[in-house]
Amino acid sequence: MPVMKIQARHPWNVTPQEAIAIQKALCAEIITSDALGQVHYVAGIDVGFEASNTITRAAIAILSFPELKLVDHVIARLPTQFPYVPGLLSFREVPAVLAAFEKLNIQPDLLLVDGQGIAHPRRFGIASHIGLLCDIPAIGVAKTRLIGEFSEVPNKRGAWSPLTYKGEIIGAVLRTRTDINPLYISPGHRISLQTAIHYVMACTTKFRLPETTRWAHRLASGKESDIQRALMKNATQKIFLQ
DNA sequence: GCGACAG
DNA sequence: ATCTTGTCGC
Repeated sequence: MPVMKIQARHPWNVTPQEAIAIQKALCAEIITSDALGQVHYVAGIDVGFEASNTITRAAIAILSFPELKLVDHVIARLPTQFPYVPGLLSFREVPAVLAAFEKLNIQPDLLLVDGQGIAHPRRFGIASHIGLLCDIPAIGVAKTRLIGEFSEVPNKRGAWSPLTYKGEIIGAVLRTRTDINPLYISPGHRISLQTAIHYVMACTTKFRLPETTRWAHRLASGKESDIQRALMKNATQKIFLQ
Protein backbone atom coordinates (compact mmCIF):
# COMPACT_ATOMS: atom_id res chain seq x y z
CA MET A 1 0.00 0.00 0.00
CA PRO A 2 1.62 3.28 -1.20
CA VAL A 3 2.63 5.70 1.54
CA MET A 4 3.95 8.67 -0.44
CA LYS A 5 2.36 11.31 -2.62
CA ILE A 6 4.61 13.97 -4.17
CA GLN A 7 3.19 17.39 -5.00
CA ALA A 8 4.14 18.74 -8.42
CA ARG A 9 6.07 21.97 -8.00
CA HIS A 10 7.05 22.66 -11.59
CA PRO A 11 6.68 21.19 -15.06
CA TRP A 12 9.17 18.67 -16.44
CA ASN A 13 8.61 19.18 -20.14
CA VAL A 14 10.82 22.22 -20.26
CA THR A 15 13.69 23.58 -22.32
CA PRO A 16 17.24 23.50 -20.90
CA GLN A 17 16.97 27.27 -20.33
CA GLU A 18 13.76 26.83 -18.34
CA ALA A 19 15.29 23.96 -16.39
CA ILE A 20 18.17 26.20 -15.32
CA ALA A 21 15.69 28.87 -14.18
CA ILE A 22 13.83 26.28 -12.09
CA GLN A 23 17.08 25.13 -10.49
CA LYS A 24 18.00 28.70 -9.61
CA ALA A 25 14.60 29.26 -8.01
CA LEU A 26 14.45 26.01 -6.03
CA CYS A 27 18.05 26.02 -4.79
CA ALA A 28 17.11 28.78 -2.34
CA GLU A 29 15.02 26.23 -0.43
CA ILE A 30 17.84 23.75 0.10
CA ILE A 31 18.88 23.24 3.71
CA THR A 32 22.47 22.13 4.29
CA SER A 33 22.27 21.76 8.05
CA ASP A 34 20.97 18.72 9.90
CA ALA A 35 17.19 18.60 9.85
CA LEU A 36 16.63 14.89 10.21
CA GLY A 37 15.21 12.61 12.86
CA GLN A 38 16.07 9.06 13.79
CA VAL A 39 17.00 6.99 10.77
CA HIS A 40 15.31 3.61 10.61
CA TYR A 41 15.06 3.24 6.84
CA VAL A 42 17.59 4.32 4.22
CA ALA A 43 16.79 4.44 0.52
CA GLY A 44 19.14 3.82 -2.38
CA ILE A 45 18.08 5.44 -5.65
CA ASP A 46 19.41 4.67 -9.10
CA VAL A 47 18.30 5.02 -12.70
CA GLY A 48 18.89 3.00 -15.85
CA PHE A 49 17.72 3.09 -19.44
CA GLU A 50 16.13 0.64 -21.85
CA ALA A 51 15.20 0.42 -25.48
CA SER A 52 17.94 2.70 -26.79
CA ASN A 53 17.36 5.20 -23.99
CA THR A 54 13.69 5.70 -24.88
CA ILE A 55 12.58 4.23 -21.53
CA THR A 56 13.84 5.52 -18.18
CA ARG A 57 13.86 2.95 -15.38
CA ALA A 58 14.09 4.15 -11.77
CA ALA A 59 14.76 1.82 -8.86
CA ILE A 60 14.48 2.46 -5.13
CA ALA A 61 15.74 0.01 -2.52
CA ILE A 62 14.79 0.50 1.14
CA LEU A 63 17.17 -0.95 3.73
CA SER A 64 16.70 -1.08 7.47
CA PHE A 65 19.25 1.00 9.38
CA PRO A 66 21.74 0.22 10.77
CA GLU A 67 21.22 -3.46 9.86
CA LEU A 68 21.17 -2.72 6.12
CA LYS A 69 18.68 -5.46 5.28
CA LEU A 70 16.54 -5.04 2.19
CA VAL A 71 12.94 -4.45 3.30
CA ASP A 72 11.26 -2.95 0.23
CA HIS A 73 11.97 -2.20 -3.39
CA VAL A 74 10.18 -0.69 -6.35
CA ILE A 75 10.81 -0.05 -10.03
CA ALA A 76 9.07 2.45 -12.29
CA ARG A 77 9.41 2.91 -16.05
CA LEU A 78 8.56 6.09 -17.93
CA PRO A 79 9.24 7.30 -21.46
CA THR A 80 12.45 9.35 -21.57
CA GLN A 81 11.73 12.97 -22.49
CA PHE A 82 14.86 14.97 -21.67
CA PRO A 83 18.42 14.51 -23.00
CA TYR A 84 21.47 14.00 -20.85
CA VAL A 85 22.93 17.44 -20.27
CA PRO A 86 25.67 17.86 -17.65
CA GLY A 87 24.13 20.00 -14.90
CA LEU A 88 20.56 19.08 -15.83
CA LEU A 89 20.60 15.40 -14.98
CA SER A 90 17.56 15.59 -12.70
CA PHE A 91 15.28 16.71 -15.53
CA ARG A 92 16.10 13.47 -17.31
CA GLU A 93 15.89 11.07 -14.37
CA VAL A 94 13.65 12.46 -11.62
CA PRO A 95 10.22 11.96 -13.26
CA ALA A 96 10.75 8.20 -13.17
CA VAL A 97 12.15 8.42 -9.64
CA LEU A 98 9.01 10.18 -8.39
CA ALA A 99 6.85 7.54 -10.04
CA ALA A 100 8.84 4.92 -8.12
CA PHE A 101 8.41 6.83 -4.84
CA GLU A 102 4.65 6.64 -5.17
CA LYS A 103 4.88 2.85 -5.24
CA LEU A 104 6.80 2.52 -1.96
CA ASN A 105 5.25 0.71 0.99
CA ILE A 106 7.76 2.11 3.46
CA GLN A 107 8.64 5.78 3.87
CA PRO A 108 12.45 6.23 4.01
CA ASP A 109 14.08 8.58 6.54
CA LEU A 110 17.18 9.26 4.43
CA LEU A 111 17.98 9.07 0.72
CA LEU A 112 21.29 8.14 -0.92
CA VAL A 113 21.09 9.28 -4.52
CA ASP A 114 23.41 8.39 -7.41
CA GLY A 115 24.83 11.75 -8.45
CA GLN A 116 25.62 15.10 -6.85
CA GLY A 117 23.84 17.05 -4.15
CA ILE A 118 25.00 20.68 -3.87
CA ALA A 119 28.30 19.86 -5.62
CA HIS A 120 26.69 21.34 -8.71
CA PRO A 121 27.11 24.56 -10.74
CA ARG A 122 23.90 25.97 -9.24
CA ARG A 123 24.04 23.99 -5.95
CA PHE A 124 21.11 21.88 -7.09
CA GLY A 125 22.15 18.44 -8.22
CA ILE A 126 19.79 15.48 -8.51
CA ALA A 127 20.04 14.57 -4.82
CA SER A 128 18.98 18.10 -3.84
CA HIS A 129 16.14 18.04 -6.34
CA ILE A 130 14.77 14.71 -5.11
CA GLY A 131 15.28 15.59 -1.45
CA LEU A 132 13.42 18.87 -1.83
CA LEU A 133 10.47 17.47 -3.78
CA CYS A 134 10.07 14.57 -1.34
CA ASP A 135 10.97 16.70 1.68
CA ILE A 136 13.29 13.95 2.94
CA PRO A 137 16.95 14.33 3.99
CA ALA A 138 19.11 13.36 0.98
CA ILE A 139 22.79 12.78 0.20
CA GLY A 140 24.48 12.92 -3.19
CA VAL A 141 26.77 9.92 -3.76
CA ALA A 142 28.63 10.22 -7.06
CA LYS A 143 31.30 7.97 -8.57
CA THR A 144 32.91 10.82 -10.49
CA ARG A 145 33.30 14.58 -10.19
CA LEU A 146 31.07 17.18 -11.77
CA ILE A 147 32.65 20.36 -10.41
CA GLY A 148 35.08 21.35 -7.69
CA GLU A 149 38.72 20.92 -6.76
CA PHE A 150 40.38 18.73 -4.16
CA SER A 151 43.73 17.50 -3.02
CA GLU A 152 44.67 13.83 -2.91
CA VAL A 153 42.77 11.80 -0.34
CA PRO A 154 44.82 9.81 2.20
CA ASN A 155 44.72 6.14 1.20
CA LYS A 156 42.71 4.89 4.15
CA ARG A 157 39.06 3.89 4.50
CA GLY A 158 37.16 6.81 6.02
CA ALA A 159 39.65 9.48 4.97
CA TRP A 160 38.35 12.44 2.98
CA SER A 161 39.35 15.75 1.40
CA PRO A 162 37.10 18.77 1.05
CA LEU A 163 35.67 19.40 -2.41
CA THR A 164 35.81 23.15 -2.99
CA TYR A 165 34.31 25.43 -5.61
CA LYS A 166 34.75 29.19 -5.77
CA GLY A 167 36.17 29.23 -2.27
CA GLU A 168 33.38 27.20 -0.69
CA ILE A 169 33.32 23.63 0.57
CA ILE A 170 30.58 21.92 -1.42
CA GLY A 171 31.28 18.30 -0.60
CA ALA A 172 33.84 15.65 0.26
CA VAL A 173 35.95 13.21 -1.71
CA LEU A 174 35.55 10.18 0.52
CA ARG A 175 37.60 6.99 0.57
CA THR A 176 35.07 4.27 1.46
CA ARG A 177 37.72 1.58 1.00
CA THR A 178 41.49 1.57 1.30
CA ASP A 179 43.21 1.24 -2.12
CA ILE A 180 39.97 2.01 -3.97
CA ASN A 181 38.96 5.18 -5.78
CA PRO A 182 37.03 7.60 -3.58
CA LEU A 183 33.41 8.72 -3.93
CA TYR A 184 32.13 12.28 -4.25
CA ILE A 185 29.76 13.05 -1.40
CA SER A 186 27.68 16.19 -1.01
CA PRO A 187 24.65 17.24 1.01
CA GLY A 188 21.46 17.06 -1.01
CA HIS A 189 18.92 18.49 1.41
CA ARG A 190 18.32 18.70 5.18
CA ILE A 191 21.75 17.29 6.09
CA SER A 192 25.23 18.65 6.79
CA LEU A 193 28.39 17.45 5.08
CA GLN A 194 29.73 15.88 8.28
CA THR A 195 26.53 13.95 8.88
CA ALA A 196 26.35 12.95 5.21
CA ILE A 197 29.84 11.46 5.42
CA HIS A 198 28.84 9.63 8.60
CA TYR A 199 25.80 7.98 7.00
CA VAL A 200 27.61 7.07 3.79
CA MET A 201 30.26 5.28 5.84
CA ALA A 202 27.59 3.61 7.99
CA CYS A 203 25.94 2.29 4.83
CA THR A 204 29.17 1.04 3.30
CA THR A 205 30.42 -2.39 4.37
CA LYS A 206 32.86 -4.27 2.19
CA PHE A 207 32.51 -2.56 -1.18
CA ARG A 208 33.23 0.84 -2.67
CA LEU A 209 29.56 1.79 -2.95
CA PRO A 210 27.02 1.95 -0.09
CA GLU A 211 24.78 -1.12 0.19
CA THR A 212 21.79 1.09 -0.62
CA THR A 213 23.31 2.11 -3.92
CA ARG A 214 24.36 -1.44 -4.73
CA TRP A 215 20.84 -2.76 -4.27
CA ALA A 216 19.31 0.07 -6.26
CA HIS A 217 21.83 -0.49 -9.02
CA ARG A 218 21.06 -4.18 -9.22
CA LEU A 219 17.38 -3.36 -9.42
CA ALA A 220 17.92 -0.71 -12.08
CA SER A 221 19.96 -3.25 -14.04
CA GLY A 222 17.06 -5.64 -14.22
CA LYS A 223 18.64 -8.55 -12.37
CA GLU A 224 15.92 -9.28 -9.83
CA SER A 225 16.50 -12.98 -9.15
CA ASP A 226 18.59 -12.63 -6.00
CA ILE A 227 16.58 -9.65 -4.87
CA GLN A 228 13.42 -11.73 -4.64
CA ARG A 229 15.41 -14.32 -2.73
CA ALA A 230 16.61 -11.75 -0.19
CA LEU A 231 13.08 -10.46 0.36
CA MET A 232 11.73 -14.00 0.81
CA LYS A 233 14.49 -14.84 3.25
CA ASN A 234 13.59 -11.75 5.26
CA ALA A 235 9.87 -12.52 5.21
CA THR A 236 10.51 -16.10 6.25
CA GLN A 237 12.50 -14.96 9.28
CA LYS A 238 9.68 -12.63 10.32
CA ILE A 239 7.11 -15.39 10.13
CA PHE A 240 9.44 -17.61 12.09
CA LEU A 241 9.57 -15.12 14.95
CA GLN A 242 5.81 -14.86 15.26
C1' DG B 1 37.98 30.49 -27.98
C1' DC B 2 39.29 26.03 -25.32
C1' DG B 3 38.53 22.44 -22.09
C1' DA B 4 35.36 20.11 -18.63
C1' DC B 5 31.29 17.77 -18.22
C1' DA B 6 26.93 13.57 -12.36
C1' DG B 7 24.16 9.50 -15.19
C1' DA C 1 23.94 5.56 -18.76
C1' DT C 2 24.97 1.60 -22.41
C1' DC C 3 27.34 -1.97 -25.78
C1' DT C 4 30.04 -6.79 -23.41
C1' DT C 5 34.37 -11.86 -22.30
C1' DG C 6 37.90 -12.60 -20.53
C1' DT C 7 41.12 -11.54 -17.37
C1' DC C 8 44.54 -9.27 -14.06
C1' DG C 9 45.19 -9.14 -9.09
C1' DC C 10 44.28 -9.68 -4.05
